[in-house]
Amino acid sequence: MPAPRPPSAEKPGTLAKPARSRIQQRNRQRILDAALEVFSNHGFRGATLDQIAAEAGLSKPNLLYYFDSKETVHRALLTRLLDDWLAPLRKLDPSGAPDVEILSYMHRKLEMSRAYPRESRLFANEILQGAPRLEGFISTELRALVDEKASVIAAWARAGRIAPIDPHHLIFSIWALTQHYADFTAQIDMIRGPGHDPFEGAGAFLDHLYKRLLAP
Amino acid sequence: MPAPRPPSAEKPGTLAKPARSRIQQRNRQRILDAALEVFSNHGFRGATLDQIAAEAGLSKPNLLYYFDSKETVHRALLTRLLDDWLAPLRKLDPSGAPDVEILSYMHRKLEMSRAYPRESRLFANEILQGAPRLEGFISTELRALVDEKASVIAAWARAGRIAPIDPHHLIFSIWALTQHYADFTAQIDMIRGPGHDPFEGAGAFLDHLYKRLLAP
DNA sequence: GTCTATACTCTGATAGAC
DNA sequence: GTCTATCAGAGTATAGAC
Repeated sequence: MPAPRPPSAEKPGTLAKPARSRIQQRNRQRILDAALEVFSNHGFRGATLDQIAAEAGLSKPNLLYYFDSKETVHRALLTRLLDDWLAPLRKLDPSGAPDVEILSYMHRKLEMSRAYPRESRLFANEILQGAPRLEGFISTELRALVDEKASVIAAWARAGRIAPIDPHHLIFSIWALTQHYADFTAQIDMIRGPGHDPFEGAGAFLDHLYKRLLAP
Repeated sequence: MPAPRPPSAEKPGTLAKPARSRIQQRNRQRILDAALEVFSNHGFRGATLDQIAAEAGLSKPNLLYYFDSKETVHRALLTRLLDDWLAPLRKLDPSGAPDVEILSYMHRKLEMSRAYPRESRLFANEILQGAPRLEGFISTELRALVDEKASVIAAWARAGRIAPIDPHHLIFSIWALTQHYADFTAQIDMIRGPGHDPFEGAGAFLDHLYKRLLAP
C-alpha cells in the first residue's frame, strides 16, 4: 500500500469541491490563468466569457462546466490572490533592524509587482471601482495587519531607531510606489519608448528614496 | 448689418458642433458631469448609458441627442481632462529654485488629486486597461513634456543644486504618490475607518519625504 | 467532459410621435 | 428637444446530444 496519497485528502473546512482528477485540475488552472489575463486588462465588466474561454482554449459552455458563473471565476482569482497579497508585510519582523526590515518589505513588494503585474492590476481594478468584492478582506484582515505593523514602525520611530514618520503613510507610500510600475506600465512604456523594462531602475531609486527617508 | 456675430463663426479646425443655446450648453454639462461620475467608478465598459442618463436626469435617447455615442461622451471627457492634466508639470520653472519648484509641483499635483479624484480615477482606469484611447496623448504631448522637464531636473542635479537623482523616476514617484490617494481612496478609507479624509496628513508626509530626498 | 444550439437579458442606438 | 417604443447585437447561462 503506497503511502504518499492520503485517502481522498481534501483540506477539511475548505469549501472547494471534492477531489478532482488531474485533467480537471489542469483545466481549472488554465481557466484561472486565462481569466487573470483578461480580467486584469479589462476589469470585471469589460471581460467576457468568450475572451476567457478563447484564451484558455476551451468552449464557453465547457468553461461554465468548471465554474458556475463569471462571478465565480472572478472570486476564485481574488481568493487565490489575497493569500499571497499579505505575505510581504507579514514578514516584517518586529525584532529585526528597523531600516533593514522596512527596506526589505519594500523590495519584496516591488518584486511581487514585477513578478505578478497582472495580479496587481486585478487588485487595482477592484479598488478603483470601490472595492465591492474586497470590502471584507480589506476592512478586516488587511486592516488588522496594517495596524499591527504600523504599531511596530511607530515604536521604532519613538525609540529613535528610524526618523519620526507617520507609519500608515509610510506603508501607503510603499504600496503606491511599488504597484505603480505594474499598474501604470502602459504609461511608463509610452513615455520611455519601447524596448525598456518598466521596472528598470525602480529598485535602485526606491532603495535610495527610503534610505534617505528613514535615516534617523 | 449687425457686427457682433461673425457669420457661422466656429473656431476653424474645431470639430465641435456649431454654436449652442444656453439650455444645450447646460445639458451637455450635466451629461459630462454624470458621465464622469459613472465612468470614473466603473470604467468604460462597466458604465452604461442608462446609469449616465439617470444620473444626469435625462432619458437615454435624449442623452444620445447630445452625444452621438457612448464613445463620444467618453472622448469628450478625456479631451476636457487632458487640457488640465499637463498644467501642474508645465508650471515647473527652470529658472526657479530647484527644491521649491519640485516641491511646488508635487503639491499642485496632490491638490489636483484632492480636488478632482474622479478625473484621476478616469485616467487611472484608462491606463490600467492599456491606455488605448490615450496612446496619442501620452506618447507625444505628455512624453515631450516629461522629457523636457526631466532635462531641467537632471541639470539641477548635475549642478549639485539637488541630490543626484533619476529625474524620470522622480516624476513617476510624484505621480504614484499623489494619485494614490485619489485612486485608492476606497482602500484607504477601509483601512483607516470611516470619518477620515483620505488625504489627511498626505501633504505633510509627502512634503517631508521630498525634502529629505532632494536635499543635496 | 465537451460540444452545438439556443434561451434570455442587458445595452447601445434608432424611429417616430409630440 | 424630449419622450415612448423598439430594434439589433452582445453576452451570460442552460439544454441536451454525443
